[in-house]
Amino acid sequence: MTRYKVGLATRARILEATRAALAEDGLEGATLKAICERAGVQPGSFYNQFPSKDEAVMQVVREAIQAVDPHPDGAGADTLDDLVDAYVKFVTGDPAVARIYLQLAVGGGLTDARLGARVLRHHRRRQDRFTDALRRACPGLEDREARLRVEAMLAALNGLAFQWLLDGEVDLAGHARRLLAGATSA
Amino acid sequence: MTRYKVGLATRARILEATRAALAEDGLEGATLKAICERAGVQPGSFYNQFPSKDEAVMQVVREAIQAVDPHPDGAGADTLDDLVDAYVKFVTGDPAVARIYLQLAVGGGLTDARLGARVLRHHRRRQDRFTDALRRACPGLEDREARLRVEAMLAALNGLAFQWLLDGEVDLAGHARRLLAGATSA
DNA sequence: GTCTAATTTGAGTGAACGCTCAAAGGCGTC
DNA sequence: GACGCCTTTGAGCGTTCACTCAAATTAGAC
Repeated sequence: MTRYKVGLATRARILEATRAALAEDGLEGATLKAICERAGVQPGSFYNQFPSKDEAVMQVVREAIQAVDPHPDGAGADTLDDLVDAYVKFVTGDPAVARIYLQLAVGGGLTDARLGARVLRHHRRRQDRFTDALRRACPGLEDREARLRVEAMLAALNGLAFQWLLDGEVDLAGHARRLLAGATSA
Repeated sequence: MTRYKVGLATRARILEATRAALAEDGLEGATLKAICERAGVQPGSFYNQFPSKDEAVMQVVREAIQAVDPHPDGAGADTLDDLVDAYVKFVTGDPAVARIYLQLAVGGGLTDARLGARVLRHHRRRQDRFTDALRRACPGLEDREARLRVEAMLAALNGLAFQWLLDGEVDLAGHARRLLAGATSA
C-alpha cells in the first residue's frame, strides 16, 4: 500500500484534482467522476489510494484549515494584527477553499459528521489564540470581556467573509481593520 | 390545476411535510421520498402540485425569509431594535429553517441557482432597511459611515447565528444588544 | 344521475452517485 | 531475467435520486 513512487505521485495528483474540483464546482460538484477525470485516473485507482471519497475531501480541507494559522504550533507569538491578517489572506487568497470551509461549518456537506466536529474544534482553538492576543494587546481587559469581544469579532469576520464570497463588493480588509480598532479600544 | 379543495389540501400537506423534512434532516435529507412519506402522498401527486422538488423547497424558504422581517411592506417604520430583535427571534425561533437560510446563502444547495440570488436580493433589501433605521437613530451620521456600520453589524449577526447554530453556547441576544449599542454610539 | 376534468396511484424510467473486483500491467528486488 | 506485490484498468454493481405516465378514482357543476 503506497510503497512505490508511482503510487505517491498518483495520490498527489488525486489530492490536487480534489482541490481543483472543490474550488471550481464546490462541495456538491466534487464528484468521484469529476475528481478522477481531473486526475487522469480510474475509480479503481482512486480507491487504491483512499478508502472513500470523503477521506480525500477531508485531507484537502484539513490542509486548508491549517493554512489559516500563521504559526499553528507556536503558542502565543502572533499579534492580533497577524491573526486577523492571516484570516483575511486565507479568505481572499483561496476563496474556493474558504467557501468550502465555511460551507462545512454550517453543516451542509459530507456524509461524515467528523469533518464538522473538526471545523468546530479548530474554531475553538482559534478563538483561544485570538483571546490571548487581545489580552496581550490590552493588559487591563478582564477575561470575560476579552472572550466576548473575540467572539463578536470572529463572528463578524466570518460573516463578512460570507458576504465577500457572495458578491465581492465588501471591503473585507477595511472592515477587518475597523473591527481590530473596535476590539482593542474602549 | 388546483381547482378542487382536495388539491389545495394536498398542496398544504406537502408544504408542511417539506418544512418538517427540512427542519429535521436539513437540505440534503429533504428528498422527494421523505417529503412524500411525511405528506402521505405518492410522487405523482406531488408533481400534480409542484413542477419540481426545488419549487416546494423554494416556497418554504421564501416564507421563512419573509418571517425575518417584522413588517415586510411597511417601509421605514421599524426601529433598529425591532429589526435586530426580529432577526434574533428568527434564528432562535426556527433554528432549522435559519440553518437552511444560511446554508443557501453560502451557495451549497439547490440544483437551481435562483434561490441563491433570492437570498442575496433579500439580504440587500434588509441592509437598506437597517441603514434607514440607523440613520433615524443617529441623524448626524453620514451615509457612507452608516452603510459600513450596518454591513459590519449584519455580518456579525450572521456570523453569530452560525456559531449559535453550531454549538448553542453563544449568547446571541446579548451580543445583539452589544452590537446595537456599538453601532449607535461613537 | 351524468359528465368532465382535477386528482391520485404506483410501478417504472433514466441518470448519477459511490464504490468493487478480477484481470492486466508495471515497479523494484534479488 | 525472474519473481512478488503494488498499481491500474474499466466494466459494472447496487442504490438512490428526481421525475413520468397511463389508468383508476373522485370532486364538483349541471
